[in-house]
Amino acid sequence: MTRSASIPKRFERRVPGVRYGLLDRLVGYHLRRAQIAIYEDFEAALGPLDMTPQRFAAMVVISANDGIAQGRLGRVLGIARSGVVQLVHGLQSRGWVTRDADGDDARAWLLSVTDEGAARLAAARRLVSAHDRRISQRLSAEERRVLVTLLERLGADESTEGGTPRP
Amino acid sequence: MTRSASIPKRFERRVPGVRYGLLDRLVGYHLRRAQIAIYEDFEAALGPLDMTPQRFAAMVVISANDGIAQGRLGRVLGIARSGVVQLVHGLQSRGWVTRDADGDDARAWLLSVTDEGAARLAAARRLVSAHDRRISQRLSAEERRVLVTLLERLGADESTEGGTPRP
DNA sequence: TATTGTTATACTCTATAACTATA
DNA sequence: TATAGTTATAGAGTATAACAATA
Repeated sequence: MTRSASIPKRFERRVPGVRYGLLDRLVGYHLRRAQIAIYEDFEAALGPLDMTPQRFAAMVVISANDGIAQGRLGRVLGIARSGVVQLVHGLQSRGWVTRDADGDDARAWLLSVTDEGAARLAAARRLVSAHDRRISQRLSAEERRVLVTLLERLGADESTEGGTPRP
Repeated sequence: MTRSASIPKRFERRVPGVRYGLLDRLVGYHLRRAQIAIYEDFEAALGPLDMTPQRFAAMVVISANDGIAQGRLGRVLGIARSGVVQLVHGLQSRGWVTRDADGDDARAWLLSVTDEGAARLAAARRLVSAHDRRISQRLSAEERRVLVTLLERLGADESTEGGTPRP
């Protein structure tokens, strides 16, 4: 499928004649550039399903961990409790998940994917898998493996983290 | 510097007992995880300077391309014109950049970094460089080079892009 | 007609703080 | 006291659409 030539991508990897200075020497900025390009493709492919990266990740995790509590989901996704409320509310209002009371802990809500949510997720999985192959198509299987390994090693070490320690 | 043990990081790379399903096999999701971890460290280190990744990137580009127009800056950063207005307004209200009329094109505004902005940027550069070393400290110089090369190759090809072509 | 920038508006994502109910 | 979730509020960051001025 060829994209219509009249719809230019918003993000140009490099704008001719512009000096990028320090940005070119930062691992973090190369990561950001790649992410913008990837997000653009995800959006184009999954938008019609009303699916964002965030919602997709949540649906996969709920689906693979039936009855997971909201707090746990938030820790997995790296977002605050209040953010989970909004996110889950969005999934619920789309009819993709249900929240059921936990018999053991009356404070908690257990999340499950509905039949409709499962169908939507199945369609999304196919598109996301195709999307992921598309964005990494210029990498060999071995290079893909190396990339994932290196990405997993990124991040500040526990012992040296944070430029400014908090109180 | 050790982070206070009582302040847990919000994002855990892996939550024990949780199944990540398809997410573990997606290059895009590994990228996202790495980015969350990196953003966390950036925020901790640069927050005191009132600097976000976005503002930092803009300041570096304006500084390295004195007199760049807003539209061009937007193309470099990959954001819409209306977003540039907000971003630049924020930089201006902090006294970090000025907007001057373009003698050749009365529609355009040319951006420049003020002395105060240059000083702030110099301080930020040092912290960002340290931050970037910190997040990639578990990579050798060679691995870092490989990572950047692979990241640059990520993204959909022009000819095959987009799951759903737009009208 | 096309481009530059602005404004209005809205949605997503995220946060903190104060709150309720429960453990 | 601590935890699970909610609500209220806020601030980035991003988008689209309609607009004015200029090219």
